[in-house]
This record gives sequence, structure tokens and C-alpha cells, in this order.
Amino acid sequence: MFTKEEALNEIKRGIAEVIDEARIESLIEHYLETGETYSVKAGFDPTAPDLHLGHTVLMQKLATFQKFGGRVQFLIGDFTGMIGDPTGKSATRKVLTQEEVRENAQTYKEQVFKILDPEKTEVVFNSQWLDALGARGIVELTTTFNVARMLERDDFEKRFKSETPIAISEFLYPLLQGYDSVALKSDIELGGTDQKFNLLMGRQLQRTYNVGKQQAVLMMPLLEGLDGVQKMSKSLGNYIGVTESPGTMFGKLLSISDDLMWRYYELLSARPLSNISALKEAVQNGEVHPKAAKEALALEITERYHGKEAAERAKEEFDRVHKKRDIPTEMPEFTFEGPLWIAKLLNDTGLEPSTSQARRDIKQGAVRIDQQKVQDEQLQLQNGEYIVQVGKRKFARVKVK
RNA sequence: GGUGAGAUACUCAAGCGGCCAACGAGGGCAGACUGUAAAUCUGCUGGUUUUUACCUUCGGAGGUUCGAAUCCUCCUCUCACCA
Repeated sequence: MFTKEEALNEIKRGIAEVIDEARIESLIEHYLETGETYSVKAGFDPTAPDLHLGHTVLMQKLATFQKFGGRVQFLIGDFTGMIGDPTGKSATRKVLTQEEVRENAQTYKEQVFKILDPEKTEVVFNSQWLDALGARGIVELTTTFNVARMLERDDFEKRFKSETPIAISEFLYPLLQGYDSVALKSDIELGGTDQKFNLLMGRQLQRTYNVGKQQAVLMMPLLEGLDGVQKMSKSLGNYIGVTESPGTMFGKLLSISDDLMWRYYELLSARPLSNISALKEAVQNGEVHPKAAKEALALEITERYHGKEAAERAKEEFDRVHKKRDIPTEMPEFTFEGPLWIAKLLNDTGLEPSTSQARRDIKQGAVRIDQQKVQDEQLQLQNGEYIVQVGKRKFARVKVK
């Protein structure tokens, strides 16, 4: 079992903001006394899920709640997805078919249950109750709120002042998301900091609709990407996707800076806080090498998505290439007709984007054949098998006939 | 609707008739150093085996000129101010 303090510490770990902490406290107290669980809601977009570690921060927090008596309401916003959360960028959204929503939900489940306990998770779709709401229900819902309050939302306010159009449907989004909390009678809702307005709406509506309780709200920060500065996102290329290969995942995790490592420990690791602070201390006074700490993190995360064996193989492979300066066991293979100019070969194998770039790298001593630096940029490869390498990471096995 | 400013390589940003494949910064790649990194130092960063050369690039289309990213005309788009 656990103590209330333990639970609260883990729950508050890494969070950006909490509203109504007292309520969370009493929910946990109640659970400890009576064993009665409570519900924790989090909503997700039904568009194609391409999850990266940034998304998993929220999942991790949900998993924490599951450890401490929480029941997760994993909400897929298939109805609200039609509107799209109003960021002001894209006004209209493609409406997904039933089929697509189901497929995406399936993908979510596959990825999400690597973190969440399926026994304590309920997957729900908001079309279930929002469809039933009907025109009458929606009109009623809109009477509970007024435009002035709606315009308090940051992005609405900005857009209104700058006279950027706001569709009426966009006003509906926060209301509908809030109504989800009414329908689900959630005790707690989790979301990103950007969701604050919507999350509070849930609280407000629960009171208006006399649900008999008001949800506490917990907001998670956005995870920094590999560069340690900007938020992790696919478009910035600083992400680690949960479906990436074990080798790639391990390598990327190991390449983050030491500072960022602690942030990742805080937000992504399943280790208890006490364990992490002990580790941090050990690193600070030199007992544990920072690299060892980073390896442990990389192993933990890689293992979560690919299993223990694959994670360990990824580590061995990484050590082989980087520590021993050896060559990897597997690499792409090519066969060409010889004789072949080295720069052309580099270009043809995709190791270099152009022969010009290849020449530049040869000049710099970045290109190796069978571990030997290439000096002559005019080098012609004759028949044989070679292992060609550019920089530290790019390899290919080449057969010349 | 009117007036003014602008559109340059991945991004920002110089250049304002030849010395421009285009200053500089960021990013990226590579080398050294390491712990794999980070920090630091160095090099490179349109393409092409004619590599002290050639070809294609400076919003688009034309034009002036021996020669244009730079000047002229039209077009498209962005921003600012006025109404």
C-alpha cells in the first residue's frame, strides 16, 4: 500500500499547475479508507495518432493515478474532432468516418496500453452522449455561458481583438469538452497547459448541471524535444516516436544533454521520485557516471515500447558502434557495377545527398572504407566488398562487381 | 478602396549594375576533444568527376544593358498606415 503523502508527491511530480488540490487529496484519503476508486479523465484527438514521447507525459501521469486508486476515462473526442480545438490556424477539419475513428482508436489502444493498465482504463467516445444531446440539448448548453466569458480564453481574445474570424462552432468546442466531464462525472481531468480554459469549463459545467461534484484539474507541461529548448514535435524533427526502432530510440535518448536527462526522468520515467533524487545525488558527487544514468533512462524507455530483449540489444549495438568505434552488425547493402567513383557511390547509396557533398566530406576526412580514411577523392573502387562509412553514424556494405 | 514598405538559400538577414553561389547569425553536417553527448575550437553548408571551371538560383513574367539579386514595366502575395 502507499501513504497519502507518497501519492500526492508522485501526482504533483512535474506538473505545471493544479486546481483544487484539496479535492485530489480527499479522493485519495477516501480511497485509502474505503477502497473506493475515483475517475480521471483525459481527452484525445481522434485524428491519426502518431504518438511521440511528448504525448506520453500525460499517459505517464494517468498511469500514476492508476497506481493510487484512480480509474482512467480515456476519452476519444470523435464528436469534438469534427470541430477541432480552435487554435485559429485551421478553421475547418476533415470529418473522419466511423471506420477511420475506429482504426485510430485501435492504434491508440495498442500504444497506450504499454503505459496504462487496461484493467483500470475505460475507453469512451464522446459521440456517444453528444449525438444524443440533440439540437435542444446543445441550445441548452449554450445558455449556460456567455460570449464575454468565452472571449476570456486567450486565443479567442487575441483573435477577436485582431478581428480574425471566429466560427460559432469554435465556441462550441470548450462547451462540448466541458460537457464530457458532466456525462462522465469525472473527479479529475488531465490536460496540457494549453487546455486550461477547456478544463475549467468542465468544472463549471459540472456545477451548472448539478453533477454533485466538481472535477479537480491537473495540467502537464509540454515536453522539450531533443534540442532541449523547443517543445517536442514531429515538424521540428526533435521527437522520439513511440513506434521508432529500438536502436533509433535508444540512440536518440542517449544523445540528449545531461540537463535534459533529468527532465525526462521526471516526466517520463516510471521510477519513484525518491529513487530519482538518489540517483541524481550519486551523479552529482561522482559515484555514478552521468552516462550510466542516461543509459538507464534510455533502457527504461526503450524497454517500455519494445521489450527488455530488444532494448538490451539496442544498447549492445550502440556500444559497439560508438564506444568501440566498431561497425554495426547490420547495415544496408548495395551492389554496383565497377569500377565506381567513390563520390558517386556515396551518392547512390544515399549516404550523401550529392556528389558535391561527398567530395566535401572526403576532403574533411569523414569518409572511411573498411575503417580506413579515404584520402583520394578521385578513388575508383574495383571489384570486391567494402564497408563504407560517413561520419560516425552512416554505414553501408557495398559489393562492386 | 487609397497610400507606403517589402518578397534573397532550411530560417532570420545583408547586398542595391560587374570583384555574387551571394556578408553575417541561427540551424544542419563533418573534424578535434569527450562519456554518446553538452560546452569549446575548426572546416563545410545549390548542383556537376571541365572543380582556380561550368550549370541553375535572389516572388513570377517580360524589358533595358556587353553584363542584373541589383535599373524599368506588368503580375502575384505579405506587411504597415489612412479611409
